[in-house]
Amino acid sequence: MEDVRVEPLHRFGRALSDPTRCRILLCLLHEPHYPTELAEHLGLTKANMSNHLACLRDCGLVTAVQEGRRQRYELADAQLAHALDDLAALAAQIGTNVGAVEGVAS
Amino acid sequence: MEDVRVEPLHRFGRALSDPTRCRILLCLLHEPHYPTELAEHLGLTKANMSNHLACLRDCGLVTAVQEGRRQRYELADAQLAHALDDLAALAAQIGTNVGAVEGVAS
DNA sequence: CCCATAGTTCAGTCTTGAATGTAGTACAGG
DNA sequence: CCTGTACTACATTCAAGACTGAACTATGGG
Repeated sequence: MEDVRVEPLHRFGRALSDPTRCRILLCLLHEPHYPTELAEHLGLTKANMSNHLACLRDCGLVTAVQEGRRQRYELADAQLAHALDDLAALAAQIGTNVGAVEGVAS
Repeated sequence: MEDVRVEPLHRFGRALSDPTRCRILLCLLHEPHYPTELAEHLGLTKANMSNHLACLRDCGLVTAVQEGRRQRYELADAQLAHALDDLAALAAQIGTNVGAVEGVAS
């Protein structure tokens, strides 16, 4: 009945719909990180970070790997790094157009 | 100070963070459409559709073209169609993993 | 000019979800 | 076993935004 692509796309969108989660993803783009580390780096409480990471896990964008008593978070898929990179580039490009519509003249 | 990619990525995410907007985008993926047409097809009120389209315009993903007394909506960028297609495919693939976490054995 | 159609804007309601503080679980060291 | 550390889960608060109905603007036709 409904396009099967809606649900996955929406899941993806939910992950990116919060600037904090975007920041987290961009951090994880380069290399895995630990929650505490991320929380300090982005200036969030651990609880808040945990919620966001849970959301990202839920959306399937990141996975948690047990490592002793620590929890290493990394992107769930290798293609994801490229996809996010491309997406950010495209979004930025479109953004310039959006921002430029008004008063570029001056 | 902050990664410049956060804002564009977040803007993109906001557009995809609502299932209704995902549906709209998927409709526009193939060809341009008119608000009333879209509203009927997706079972929404015109007001609601207008709001979502405004949001998508705001995020820079679609553009409106005046056409007599009608308003034709289409994707803002040709690359967007491919990007959304790829994204949906990747998200779906990840989704299967997510859903399959339990019984991977087969 | 008057009416119908196409679409947007606005005010109000209701839902979602982001942030916070407080437990609770798990593990490592003394 | 007890304590400290790392993280998660829960409950609450609060703001953002999704939806609705009604009014408004603009255009085309009789």
